[in-house]
Amino acid sequence: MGKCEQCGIRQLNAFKELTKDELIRLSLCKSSKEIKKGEVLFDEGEHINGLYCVRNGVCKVSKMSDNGKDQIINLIKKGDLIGERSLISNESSNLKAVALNDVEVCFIPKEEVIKNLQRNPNFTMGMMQKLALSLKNADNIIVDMAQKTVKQRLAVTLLYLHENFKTEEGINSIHLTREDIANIIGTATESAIRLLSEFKKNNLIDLKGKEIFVLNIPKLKILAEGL
Amino acid sequence: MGKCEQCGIRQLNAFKELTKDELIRLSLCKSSKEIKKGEVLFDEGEHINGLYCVRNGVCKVSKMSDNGKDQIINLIKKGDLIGERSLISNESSNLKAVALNDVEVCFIPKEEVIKNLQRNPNFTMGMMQKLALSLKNADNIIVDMAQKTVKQRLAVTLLYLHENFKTEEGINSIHLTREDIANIIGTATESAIRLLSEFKKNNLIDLKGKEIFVLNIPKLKILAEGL
DNA sequence: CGATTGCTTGACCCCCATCAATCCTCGTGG
DNA sequence: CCACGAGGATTGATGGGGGTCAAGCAATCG
Repeated sequence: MGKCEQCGIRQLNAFKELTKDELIRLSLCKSSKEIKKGEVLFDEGEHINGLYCVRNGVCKVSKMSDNGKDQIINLIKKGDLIGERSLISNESSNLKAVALNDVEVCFIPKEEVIKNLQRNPNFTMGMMQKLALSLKNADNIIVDMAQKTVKQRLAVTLLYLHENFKTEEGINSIHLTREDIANIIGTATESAIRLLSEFKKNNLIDLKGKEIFVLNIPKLKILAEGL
Repeated sequence: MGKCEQCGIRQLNAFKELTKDELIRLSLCKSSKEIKKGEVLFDEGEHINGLYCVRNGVCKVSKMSDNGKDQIINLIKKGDLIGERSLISNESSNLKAVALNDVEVCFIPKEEVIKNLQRNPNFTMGMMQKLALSLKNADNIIVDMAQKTVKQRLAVTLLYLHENFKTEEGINSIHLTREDIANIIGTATESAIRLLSEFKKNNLIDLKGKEIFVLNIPKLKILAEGL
């Protein structure tokens, strides 16, 4: 089991604020976990009782709607924390997290997180800034959902994937299914598929099997923002 | 000018965690402000450099979409804080706040808030919990926007208004226009109006001028959740 | 008392959800 | 090694939801 004080991933989140002593203490109580593709890290309503830190891989974070569809709220990757919201509110989770590929996470028990929040104001401030950023992103998504067409939202999502997950193999290195993509956008799977092939016809993207290649970022941006 | 240590409104937010000394210090640096109906408390892109605490009245909090529509993200009332997100992120505001009726707010300068965050862990925890709650609410709104029909969202909104702003005069004591309601739901004004009169025909609500009376909460709930 | 702002209703039509059928692609077991 | 089954991808057809334009009405205000 690795040691937190030697783990570079903490530079990507609030744990960078911890002192060496605090990191050593963290190493003693944290646990590591491996999750295979498709497995559930935690589900809605579950008491997480701690905080997950993603070391590797990608999870989709979703919430079930009344109509039975899983709306994907977020994609989390290396360095991201998940579970802080429920931890701070002292509630069970309002979200579900599922591995899109093989994922490694560390789990830090709630008591240890709270202890650090009480002792280290810099750590607390880091966590607050993370929450504040999440809130801003959420506000942006609300506006997009409310005001943009499905086509625009697909363009936004493709640009987001391109920005965050692009490899030489395409922008879908995390193996989202068409249904996943539809559940990010908030539309029917068939609609997403139809728009993808329309985008391909217009040479905005290329499709090779399930993989997606962005060909024309500027035009996608124009599409995403207006008519 | 009132004194914070005698102000009961702090019981409604994180300021309840401040000590008497801290409250007295707060009184010395805070300022009060009155905003008339329709006036702008702050706009997108503005540097707020502090935190507002609503003493009275209601503001609509919105964000401009690329298509030029103001999507209403939140309605804030007595006891609510606004500006914390930008303060913590050290950014200019991503939101706009406009008074729906005459509003009184207190303004606390950034430096004073930061000082209290550094010194009083309980206050910090209170602020974090507020952010965490806002985030959960935002997640719920995203799911509703993505997965519910306009009709369902109107039902949700009417129930929300009933829950939070109902008086004997109806549920629209804060004088939202039809356009405002449409901008909460994320639809065209005409669509919102049409659905309101449909709801009236079905005896779910009653309309007297601009005022709205909820007649059948259970049916509205059923409508809001499914078919 | 005009004039601006908000409310309401009608007409039109496109976007998109839904249902259905087919094709493709794997992983599994015979 | 191949057959087959299951889940995913794709395309077609169809109908309704809801966006948009336009016109008329009501209310509020300087």
